Amino acid sequence: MSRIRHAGRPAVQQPVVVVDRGSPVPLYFQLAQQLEAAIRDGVLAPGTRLENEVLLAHRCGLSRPTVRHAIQHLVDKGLLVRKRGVGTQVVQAQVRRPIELTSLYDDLAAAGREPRTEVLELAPVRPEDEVAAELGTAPGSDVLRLRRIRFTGAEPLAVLTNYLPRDIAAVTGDELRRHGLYELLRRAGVNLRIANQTIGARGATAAEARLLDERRGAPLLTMTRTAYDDKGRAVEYGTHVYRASRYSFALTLVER
Amino acid sequence: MSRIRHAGRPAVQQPVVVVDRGSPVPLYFQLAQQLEAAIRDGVLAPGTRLENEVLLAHRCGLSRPTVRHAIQHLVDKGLLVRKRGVGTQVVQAQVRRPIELTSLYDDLAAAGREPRTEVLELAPVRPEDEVAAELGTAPGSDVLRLRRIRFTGAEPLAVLTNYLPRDIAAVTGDELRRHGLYELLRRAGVNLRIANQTIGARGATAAEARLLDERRGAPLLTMTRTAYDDKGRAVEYGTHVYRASRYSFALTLVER
DNA sequence: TAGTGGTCTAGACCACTCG
DNA sequence: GAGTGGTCTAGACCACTAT
Repeated sequence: MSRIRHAGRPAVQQPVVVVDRGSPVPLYFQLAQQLEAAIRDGVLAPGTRLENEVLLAHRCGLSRPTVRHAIQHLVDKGLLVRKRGVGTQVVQAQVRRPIELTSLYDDLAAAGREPRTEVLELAPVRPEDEVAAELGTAPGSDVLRLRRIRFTGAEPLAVLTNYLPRDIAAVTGDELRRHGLYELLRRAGVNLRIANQTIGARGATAAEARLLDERRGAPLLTMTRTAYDDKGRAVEYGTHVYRASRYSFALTLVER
Repeated sequence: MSRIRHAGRPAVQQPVVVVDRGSPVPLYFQLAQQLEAAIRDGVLAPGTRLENEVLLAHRCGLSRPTVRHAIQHLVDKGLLVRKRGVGTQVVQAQVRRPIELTSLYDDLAAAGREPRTEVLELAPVRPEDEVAAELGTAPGSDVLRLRRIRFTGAEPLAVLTNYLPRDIAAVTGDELRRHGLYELLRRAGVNLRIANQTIGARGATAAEARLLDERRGAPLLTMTRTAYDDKGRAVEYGTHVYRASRYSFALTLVER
């Protein structure tokens, strides 16, 4: 006797999972990594239904809470979808990497687009009121202002203006040419945790047009960001303008 | 004898928490709601340190995993920051509501900005290849095209173009004038789960300029989105263009 | 060294979905 | 009614941080 396969009920797939209890990597994370790899490699095709949590736990030699932790991790990432009374499925959608707390430099480098940086300014200045308010610096105190142009190959891509409290980190022009700002902050022991961003658009000013090889009034994508570290201090405020013809933001939203 | 307050070590605050075990609301969620309310009301000021998890669990009459679940929920929302060996603090940053799987209509209504909708088109069409590919519809089959202008008060704000598979939902022009598309989909039993978005900018075409009361070439903010339901089906594809002078996207990033 | 969050277990009962 | 995920408990041990 063969079992009837119900229509519309996707097949249950059982990828091989092996956890290493001697590893310093948490068990839930090992499981999540292996499931994610199976999904990205197509072993678990979109729409595939996973085993239920109890069975999966037993087969992996893990407790159910640990398995749930792993699955929740992938649900948060947008790779799996759970429904009570139904089961867990691999999503159909191709998931993009969400906007993260990485700098443009890191993003470009990761995409293999050879970022290059030209430093226009690196000097302490008396901040405008808006900047001082965002950074929460004492009245009358200076902040570090940083203006850069970011290129990919020979093409200018963006003008980046950033402000840092002076006690956060000492950065040099040479370092800025070779690394992203966020990487330099991390090396200086700054743990970024939260950032508020606003994304908008406007026409290029004459100065921006000159720097970006565009016409005055050309549409630019703007991003303004204030970033905070793990102690809640504001550690960076910046305004970036991107050539709309060369750049856009991609993100994946997951309903919680 | 008074205790020494260590410099840089924020005070520990203990808000009153009462959970109702008879409520259908999960205990972890009740706790999270009360902590969130205390934070938003200023009872728990930015930078305040929470009690440790074991004490908080004991004081609330809950187990530690349940308390952890509540705290993790608020960490994910960007309201709290945890650090091993240190503790849990209220973030300094003012947290914005992130971009969610809500429609522009819902967003404007929530902000009290009186959205109004004009329906330009609501008809089945043979989709372009790109649209058919995003929606995964069968070759040769029609999809519903939907074009609307969204106003706040008397000001045009955005032109919205959306495509729906024809079997997803039956929407009428009258419903579209009074509700957001996503609300109508939810009412039709569609559970939105994941969306891929791209945000960019470009200059207005002549037709867009006329509809939006802007000049040709004026900077517009663009958002293209494909949304998927809880079964992984693509249920909506849309391109929205916003007047950059009147609209921007605000979001909060949380490092995981 | 003391205190914190991070991980993990082995159960239990409940709510929801579907045939 | 059978199967699924959602919630919850009462512990345990570990890794990291600060002093």
